[in-house]
Amino acid sequence: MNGSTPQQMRRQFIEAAGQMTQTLGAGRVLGQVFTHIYFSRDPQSLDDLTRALGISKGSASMIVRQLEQWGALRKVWIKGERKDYYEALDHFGRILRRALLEVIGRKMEVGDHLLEEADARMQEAVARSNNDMADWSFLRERVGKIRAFRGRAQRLWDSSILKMLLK
Amino acid sequence: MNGSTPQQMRRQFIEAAGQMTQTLGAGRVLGQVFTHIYFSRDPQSLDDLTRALGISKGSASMIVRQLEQWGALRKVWIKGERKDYYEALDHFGRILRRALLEVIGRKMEVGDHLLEEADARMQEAVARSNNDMADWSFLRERVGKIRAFRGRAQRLWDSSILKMLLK
DNA sequence: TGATACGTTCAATATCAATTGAACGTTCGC
DNA sequence: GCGAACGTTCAATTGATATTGAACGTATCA
Repeated sequence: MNGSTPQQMRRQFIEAAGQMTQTLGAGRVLGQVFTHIYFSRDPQSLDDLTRALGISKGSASMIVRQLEQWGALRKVWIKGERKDYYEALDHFGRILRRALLEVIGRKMEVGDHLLEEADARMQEAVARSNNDMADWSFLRERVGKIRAFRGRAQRLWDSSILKMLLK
Repeated sequence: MNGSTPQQMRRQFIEAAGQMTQTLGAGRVLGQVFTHIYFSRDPQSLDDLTRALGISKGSASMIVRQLEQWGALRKVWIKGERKDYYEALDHFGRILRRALLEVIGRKMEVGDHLLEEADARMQEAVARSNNDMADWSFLRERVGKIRAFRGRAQRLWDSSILKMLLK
């Protein structure tokens, strides 16, 4: 049977995590690297990663940096060793939070800016009271609903509940 | 200046939404189609979509079905018309919820199953009390932390707070 | 009934992002 | 100072998946 030794089970987790992050659009090696380190008792070097996962050194380097920025990995110094070693942290809530903030936060900025600008321009247009009035007011109502939703989502994101429940 | 007519502003929103869903990994036309319909006063047909957005009929058909399943669009019958027409709904919270459930929910099932299975197998192993004990207990502790987090995340997802705040 | 207008499907293709690996700069030991 | 061991970068490549469009089934109308 497969999975009947710790090593085999680790392999399965790594494989599953890789597929997960893959289909989630985060890249396969992201999940693989974190999971490998998370299920390793000793800190791991880039070399360990390339060997264990069959990935390139460049890939390992980039992914490790990203995971470190999200607070998912921590660099560990081992005396007498020139290599960098990494170990995994387990405050998943904080990690997820930072990752989401970077991945989707950045990508909403353009839209946010557009919403603000649109609002200003619509007020202008309404004040001018020229043609297109029906179109402008329709736009305005729709934009208003989006902004309201944005506001609620933002408040939820900032709320302490998330922070508490996700540890 | 651009954006000085309702039409131009709509274009901007459609463009921005397209980029957003694109970089978020949901495909460009998803955002384009929903935004186009959301900012249209009249229900739109597949033909309208292909013309307004320059996308293929097949693309329009598939995307519209997906959006409809998520509750983002509703089919509207117009008497004397053979085409299907769609209008946008604005309960964004519900839409987002369903979309996330389908997109990420499915993709976590494999991992979930693996976690359950792992737990069972580890208990087995511990009961057998054979070799690898240190490895097994390490694995067990790490898996335990993941499962605990999964539990908290699940409870948060099911909580009423999300539903209330996201309307 | 035949002809037309639709919506759907899915294999082929185009597009985009993940991954590689060679080249480079730096640090460390000798 | 020299060579080896590392980590990093980025242009080229690969791989995944979004998108197309031709073929098809079905409903509608004359």
